[in-house]
Amino acid sequence: MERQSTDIRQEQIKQAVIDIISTDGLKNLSIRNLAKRIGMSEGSIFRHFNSKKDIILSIFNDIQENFVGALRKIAWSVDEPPIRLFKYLSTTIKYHTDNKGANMLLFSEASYNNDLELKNRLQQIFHDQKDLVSKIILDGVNAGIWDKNIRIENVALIYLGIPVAMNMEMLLGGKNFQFDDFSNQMTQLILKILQKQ
Amino acid sequence: MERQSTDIRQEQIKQAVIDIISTDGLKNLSIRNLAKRIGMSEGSIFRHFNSKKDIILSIFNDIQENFVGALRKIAWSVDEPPIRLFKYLSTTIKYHTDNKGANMLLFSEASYNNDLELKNRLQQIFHDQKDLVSKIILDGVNAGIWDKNIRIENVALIYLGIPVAMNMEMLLGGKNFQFDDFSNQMTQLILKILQKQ
DNA sequence: TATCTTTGCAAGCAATCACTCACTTACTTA
DNA sequence: TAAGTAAGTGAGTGATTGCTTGCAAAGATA
Repeated sequence: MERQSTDIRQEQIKQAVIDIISTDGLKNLSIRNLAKRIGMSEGSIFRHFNSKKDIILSIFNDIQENFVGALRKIAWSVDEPPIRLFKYLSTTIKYHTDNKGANMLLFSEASYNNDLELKNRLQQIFHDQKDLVSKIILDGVNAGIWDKNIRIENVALIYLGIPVAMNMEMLLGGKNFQFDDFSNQMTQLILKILQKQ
Repeated sequence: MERQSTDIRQEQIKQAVIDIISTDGLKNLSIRNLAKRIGMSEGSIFRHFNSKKDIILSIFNDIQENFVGALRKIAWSVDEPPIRLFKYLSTTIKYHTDNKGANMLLFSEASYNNDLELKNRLQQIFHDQKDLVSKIILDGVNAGIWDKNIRIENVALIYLGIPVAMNMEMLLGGKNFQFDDFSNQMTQLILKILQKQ
């Protein structure tokens, strides 16, 4: 196989991980299969990553930068809180449907190996998502739009449960969601929780 | 090791599976470790189950009978719908906190192996939970207590997301929930979604 | 051109996996 | 008591795992 820079190979390897997970399942995510899918030797994989775990960690970093980064932009934008809430949920749902639940399976990978570093990294990703949606809610409460008596952490947990439950349905049942309709309906339900009594 | 009937051994083996999962993680759930934990030989495990997969399937059956069975009783009881909703959620949350998220990890096991039979069995368990909570909601709507314009399937998905998100927090962060408080607060939020406008 | 670094490869490593097999031993039943 | 069956054992199976190693060759730098 022709020579390529580590940068390019790292991207290829990470893409192959996502491909294998979503087509063949986590069980088939071995270095051997990874090398076969890309068309390079097993030894070469370790030229570009020190270990299998490092590959997963690098993917977690991508998720943090791209996905959580996009959510952060929405949460800190100047839109009205209800608009931000809708965009936030839409972005989340679109992200998960686009990835066909593969990112959710990385949660399985982390808990499968019971690795502290992987789990901490994943926890941070979930924590950031909750934190950012909490900021939107708090802005709405402070603006006098939403009920100031609700407990924001509870609403944030309910919010987080939506994409997670959706992912489980996709993984188990192959169900596909119409993400624009679905985002709208879910936003309405969250808005109802937030409305003043 | 002294002789025991298959019935007793099967229970021991299934209990050891839950133990290993919650203490050492899925990765260490091997027949070797299973045999070691019980104090019997590897070969003996296969006297009582035909395969490792059969052990997991048997645990799924237990969950269906015990946990989902308890939920079914609540959903079909004569209590008022709001009371049933609270009992339903409480039972769910207590079940998951008692099991320390181990049952949630069986979801990881099923998706890890990408096995159709395991996934179908798990899907049925989740489907039944949604179905039963949908029944409670429908009863409340028909009784004129709750908003007849809400889409029940959406509320059911949000409901399902609560224990799932809670489990993830427990698994990743070791966070422990005060289940009676938590059940109460979550029920209030769901009730707010259901209330008439 | 000469040197040095980076990339790639094939073979092989020890460890682990689910599971089998031949055989022994305990219990039940005729 | 004799025969049949159920439960336990431990060595062994081939397959797979993540990863290493020695060496060749391509590219970059001097």
